[in-house]
Amino acid sequence: MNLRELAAHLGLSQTTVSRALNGYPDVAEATRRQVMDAARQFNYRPNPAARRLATGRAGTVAILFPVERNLLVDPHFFELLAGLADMIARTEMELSLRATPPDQELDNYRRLVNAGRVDGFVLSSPTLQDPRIPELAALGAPFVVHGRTEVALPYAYLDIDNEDAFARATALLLDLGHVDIALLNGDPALGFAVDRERGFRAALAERGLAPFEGRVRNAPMTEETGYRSARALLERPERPTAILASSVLLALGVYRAARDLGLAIGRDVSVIAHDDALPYLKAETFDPPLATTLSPIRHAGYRLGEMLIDRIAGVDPQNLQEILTCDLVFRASVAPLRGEDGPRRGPTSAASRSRTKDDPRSSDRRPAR
Amino acid sequence: MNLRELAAHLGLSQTTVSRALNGYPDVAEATRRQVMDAARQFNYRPNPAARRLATGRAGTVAILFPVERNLLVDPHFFELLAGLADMIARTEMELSLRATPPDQELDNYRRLVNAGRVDGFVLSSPTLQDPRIPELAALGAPFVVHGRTEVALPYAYLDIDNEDAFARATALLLDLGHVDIALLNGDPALGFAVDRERGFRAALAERGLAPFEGRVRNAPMTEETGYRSARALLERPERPTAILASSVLLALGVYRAARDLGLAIGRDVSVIAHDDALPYLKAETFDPPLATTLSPIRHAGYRLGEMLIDRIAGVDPQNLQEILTCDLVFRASVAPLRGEDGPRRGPTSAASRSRTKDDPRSSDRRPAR
DNA sequence: TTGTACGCGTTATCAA
DNA sequence: TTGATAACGCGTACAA
Repeated sequence: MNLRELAAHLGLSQTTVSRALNGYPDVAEATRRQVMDAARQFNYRPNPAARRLATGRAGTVAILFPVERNLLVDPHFFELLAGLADMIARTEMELSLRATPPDQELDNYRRLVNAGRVDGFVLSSPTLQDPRIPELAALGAPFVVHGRTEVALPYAYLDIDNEDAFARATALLLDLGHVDIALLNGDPALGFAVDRERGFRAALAERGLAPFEGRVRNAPMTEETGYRSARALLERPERPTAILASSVLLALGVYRAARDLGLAIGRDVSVIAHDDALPYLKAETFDPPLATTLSPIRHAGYRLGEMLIDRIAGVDPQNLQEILTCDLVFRASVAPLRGEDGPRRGPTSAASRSRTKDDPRSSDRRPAR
Repeated sequence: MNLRELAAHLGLSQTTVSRALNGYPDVAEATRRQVMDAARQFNYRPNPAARRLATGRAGTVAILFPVERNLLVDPHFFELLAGLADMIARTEMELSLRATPPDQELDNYRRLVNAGRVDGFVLSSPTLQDPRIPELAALGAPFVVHGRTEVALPYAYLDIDNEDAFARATALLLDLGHVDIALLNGDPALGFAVDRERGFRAALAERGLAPFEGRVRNAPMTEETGYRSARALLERPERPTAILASSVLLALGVYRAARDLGLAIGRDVSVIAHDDALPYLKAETFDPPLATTLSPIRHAGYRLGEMLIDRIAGVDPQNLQEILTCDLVFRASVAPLRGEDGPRRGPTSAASRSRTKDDPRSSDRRPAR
């Protein structure tokens, strides 16, 4: 069923039917009702290709992600994608997923815009001076950013308050008596990593403190790097008593390193991580449960879809800037600093989780390796 | 730059230019060369909307995934998606990602096909009698399946030899003396779970054995369910001495459960898992390193893209059926069954990884809880 | 081997 | 308030 057939059936011209369907003002209310009813009845859907040809709009939003062969694609990216796809599916738009070699990324944006194949983009994981932002702005293409950068342009973004979240997490640890706190952060080229470090340092500075030597580490956010970093930090006698991690995967590595070294999470070293709520790896099922700064990334994807559609509809980017506050979720991976009498250095049995119940195992401690 | 302008520039008709570009035979070689050169020079790209309108082909392949609010989307799905997107990006096609409420999934396939909006689909995670397969076959829409089902239709698929992989893994455990082996499997409605269980049982049957009571467990493949299942299995005195897990995430939960119970992976309980090679969670970095049946799922996504394009081009589905053999990767999570003299039941220190070096810790054993 | 002419289904312009 | 008509850019019978 196409427009011509629908118009013929109604005894109207295509023009009128088209206008009725698209909400133009200059059409009689009675006519509109007729048209709408018939369209619904025949389950009429405008042909997107024809519409695209006629309007020049693509009816498509895209998200590009750089891939190198066998290279890591951040699982957070996909979780964002799930929310975005969910949102876009509720509209008439399509979501086009495009992989690109990293060195051709800007080119691809340009091409897609110039060819009119895409109406708007979602940018994720912006770097501090992300070249995509001025590029797309210059091209006049609508876009929304997941995160913020230092680019001095009025662009639409959705971000979490990373600085505040990590400042609050740090303050919590300080309140519990911790002083030597480490930060396992992501790639320092990424905006969120900078913000988190800033929050971390700010909270320390507020009490006249600063990070100890070598306590801030940047690396890709995988279990493996979390392990390596934590291991390097914790195996020395003058180890930090608390660790902030930028992702739950990093924290997973921290837990493994602690076990390796016979340290009990919570008792010997407190851990707080940022939690993007990956559905298959939950902080609350860690052992012990992992304290987090929480902000579900899938919801961010959903909201970014809404914002992008607004942006495409012409909403001013200044009015599309949102910062979400993270919840700080306290769990057993965090505990007060143990007193001077406690074994500040001596690693203890890894089987410490039962200590709260019936088996303190204070006699179970062994000397460090 | 469009076709008309290009033709005008060359002093040719649009028809000739179009035919030259699209590889029609009836065009002079000299003309073709001219046209090709000019097209390259002006960086001419046919307008996809116009082409779609003229040909009826959409130039788009799609992958649908069911989402319910806050529901788990399998991380393996996304890893497959990464490979698929990578492949499709090398073609002129687009990849459309579509979220759908589970109860409208079939409807969505129908609509997309009937409206001519999609040229082909990749189906992932097929159930045993997957209704999508007969539906799409009836619609005449090209599709390829990641996995196999029991549907009696000649459809294109790419699968791994799950039965063989789990039979070999089981056989390895049997060779090492294990008899009481458990299987932590995925949703039993999914084909791969059935195949794996079949392989598991076959290998046992070959030695006149069968799984012990309650040793086969089905559940979603998350860390949490892996933990629960393993915990239930391992906390009883008559526990299995080896566990097969259908995913690395499940194995992660198994490791946690073992630690909880003071059991050493490898020594007290051997573990093998299937590894789809999620880049951010590597079996080789487990502690101890996790033995696996390995088959990178991203590569499967890539290959499925190639196959789908062939299928759309008209290749017979019978000629698009591939089964990949998994590698069996031996690592320290697997060890021979300990002799009768060993503490078959008594849990031991979790800090067992150093036992191979300088500290056997044979005196370190504690009674079970 | 090349060109003419039309159709794909829609929206936009203009006149009625 | 409605309708005829012309794009949009391409592919393809059919004619030359």
